[in-house]
Formats: sequence, structure tokens, C-alpha cells
Amino acid sequence: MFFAKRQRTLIFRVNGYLLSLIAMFDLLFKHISKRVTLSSSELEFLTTVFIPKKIRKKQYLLQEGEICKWMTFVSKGCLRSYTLDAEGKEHIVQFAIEDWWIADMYSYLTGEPSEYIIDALEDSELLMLDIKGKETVLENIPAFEKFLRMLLESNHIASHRRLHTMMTKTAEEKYLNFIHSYPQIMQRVPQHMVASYLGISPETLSRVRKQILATK
Amino acid sequence: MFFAKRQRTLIFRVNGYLLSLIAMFDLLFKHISKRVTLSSSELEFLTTVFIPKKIRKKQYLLQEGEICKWMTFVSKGCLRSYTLDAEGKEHIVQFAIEDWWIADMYSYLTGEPSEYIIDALEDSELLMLDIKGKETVLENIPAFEKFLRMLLESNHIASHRRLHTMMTKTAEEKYLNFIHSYPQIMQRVPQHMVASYLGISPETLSRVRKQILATK
DNA sequence: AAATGGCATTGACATATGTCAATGCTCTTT
DNA sequence: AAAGAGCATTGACATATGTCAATGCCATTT
Repeated sequence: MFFAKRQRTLIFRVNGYLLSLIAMFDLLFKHISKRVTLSSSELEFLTTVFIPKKIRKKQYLLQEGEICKWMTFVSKGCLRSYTLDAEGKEHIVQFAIEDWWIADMYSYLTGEPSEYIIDALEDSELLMLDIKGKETVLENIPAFEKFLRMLLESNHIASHRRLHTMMTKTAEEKYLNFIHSYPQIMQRVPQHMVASYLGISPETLSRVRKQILATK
Repeated sequence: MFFAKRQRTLIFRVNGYLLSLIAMFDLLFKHISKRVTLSSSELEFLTTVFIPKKIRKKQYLLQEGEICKWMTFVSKGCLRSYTLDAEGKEHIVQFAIEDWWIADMYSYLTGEPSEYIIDALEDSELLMLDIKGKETVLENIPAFEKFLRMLLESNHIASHRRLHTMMTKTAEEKYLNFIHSYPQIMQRVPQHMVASYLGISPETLSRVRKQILATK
């Protein structure tokens, strides 16, 4: 009786795990298929190279001074990357939610220690690709080169746009721009982190929001 | 006599033109070879796809509202891309000197009209690649996909770094950072354009420089 | 139910940077 | 040689945003 119960539990666990794995890879496949078409054997190959990982809220994925070993695809949850300045203040560089990637590409590509920190803002599910894995995929799946190139092109455009708003817009415009571009993220992360991402103080963001509410 | 003279001149011109063409492509070849190895027939193929162009100081390469049809490799000279804001003030997004690329990738990839302007700050020599050409190259030279991916990776890193300094540094730090990273450009372009690139006013840059000279 | 920690808000005040206007320099054009 | 354009510098002043400190709210933990 005891045994049977244990076994059932185990099977449930294994089933649950497999189901969640399937869902994770399913999102990755859809993500890639938006840009290039892979054969089913190629997709299957990906499952042997990406490392699935679950991570709890507040856990680190990368700590300052470590080498960033992974390009990480977020299949569930929310992470951020940030730096600490001389005064120990956080500056958030990026949020990543489902269907996005996060990494310190500088550290990843050069092998230099990272100045960034990546941690989880929610319990999250990740698919991680190390340099070796990336090379294997590039060797075995020609279209993946194209996929990466196109991903980087999108990224390039987004970076330029962000830089431009950072340089030329007021705090209010930055905020309006943010809630327009990323309404989901605004809901999910604390306001002071959005402020940090926008490069303004939490107090200023609070005042900007008050101001906006007043005028409409 | 008259004829003979004309002919000699013509030959000189043609020779000069060919020599300059060779130099232009030579730089492009070296640029590409830093990242991937191409066969000589592949290199030769590139000369049939890239369009050489000379452009005089102050000429436009892209005007606001036009579609950006070209990815442009600068083999000589200096260009900039910038926007005009609501008050008509210039915001410089990028400088490009020899061995760099310039384009509005958003417009180039989507075919939407550009919000950017690209013009020459010096007489310049360019090698230009339109979308059709890019596709042809990608079809005929597999390694070019890898080259583009790696170029975009470098770009990605540089954008992140720039964004970070824009967000977290003072005017003085931005300036010091700039002259450290791009001493050549500082020499070649007017100071107020550097200010614009750094997102600060020309007056502030002037004061920052004075301040730096005083303290050392 | 009480205690705690994280967070947003608000007010008073400080400051870096922008704006405007004047001056003078240097180089090119006439 | 004169004129003009483009540019860097400087001073006076304006302002957006940051900093510091206090308050109160809400959710989670004990």
C-alpha cells in the first residue's frame, strides 16, 4: 500500500515534469518558427542541447564577477539584468518575460567576467544554451544561423529605439512610451524597478504618474 | 595632339578610379576577413553586388521620410545619422568612419519610411548593399550569414554599453568615455556634434572640457 | 491580531544641466 | 583686405530631475 502510493506520486511527478518540459520547448519552437522553418528532427535536436531550468523568485541566474555561460530563453516568468554603480545603486538594463532572451552577451561571447547581475522577479522556467551548445546547434542546424542573425537584427532595432528615447525624451515621455510598449511588464514588476529601467528616480516616476492622472 | 592628351587624361582617370575601387574593396575584404574566411571567388562575387559610391561633404545619403535602401560600408570619410525633434533640434545617433557600417536598420528591414537623416561630414567613399544584394550574398556565400550574425553581436554589445553610459553617467563621464573610445572621431567632427551624440548641450560640453583641463 | 518589510507617495530642498544671449575666434569666400 | 559663416566659449538665469526624510499603505509572516 505504501509502495503503491509512493509510486503513483512518483509517476505524477514525472508526468508533471514532462508536461512542463513539453510546454517550455513548445514555446521555444514557436519562437524560432516565427523567423525560420526547422524540420521536426532539427527541433528534436534542440531539446538535447538546451538545458531546462526552473528558478525561484529572487534567485540569481548570474552574479557580478561571474562569467555569463548562458543565453537564456524565458519560457515562463520574469527576470531582469542590472548593474550596481559605485554607490551601490541598481540600474536595470533589461527585463525578460516569456518569449524573450536574457544574457550578458559581452561576457558570454568574450568569456570576461560580467559586470551585470541577472535574477528572477518571479518563479520562472528557462531554457539555457551555453557556448558549446550554441556552436553545436550552429553546426547541425544551418537555419539557426539565420535565426540568430534575425533575432539580433530585431534587437538592434529595439536598442536603437530605446537609446533614442533615453537621450531625447523627458521622464514623462519615457514612462508613457514604456507603458505603451510593455503594458504587461508594467503590471508585473514593482514601480521603482520600472523607474530604474527608465533611468529616472522612483520619486520622479511617482510624480509623473500623478501628473498624468491629473491632466486626463 | 589634342586627342592624344585627352586620351592620356582619360586613361589616368580610369586608372585612378580603378585604383580607388580596389582600395575600397580591399578594406571591405579585410573587414570581413576579421570574422570569417571567404574564398577568392566569393570575394570577387562581392564586388558585383556592392555598389561603390563617392559622396561629398554635406551631401545626404538618406533624407527624412525616405526608405533606407542601403546598408552602407564606409571605406573612407565620415558620416553621421541623426533625427530632428519637434523643435527642429538635431540628435546624432551614430558616427561612421572607415571600416564601419551605417544605415537605418529599421527602415532597411521593414521598408517603412525612415525618421533618420544620414549625411556626410567629410568627402567619403562608400560601398552600398541593398536588400536584394544582401539576399543574393546570403544565398551565394553561406559564411556571410555568419559574418552578419557576428557583426550584429558586436553591435549588440556596443549598443548595450552605450545605453548604460547614457543612463548612468554624468556629462563629464560620458565625454571622458567618448574620447577614450573614439579619439579619432573627436578630432574629426565639430564639438557640438559630439555633444549631440552624447545627449548633452554644446555649452555643457564646453564647460566640462574646461573643468577637465583645470583639474589636471 | 500583531509585527514586519517592501513599496508608493509627498514635501522641502539641492543640483546638474539646459537655455538664451553676447563675444570673439578662425577659416573660407568674395 | 573685407565680409561672413560656423563654431567654441562664457555669464546669467531657468528648470527638470535627483536626494533626503517622513508617512502611510498593503501584504505576508509570525
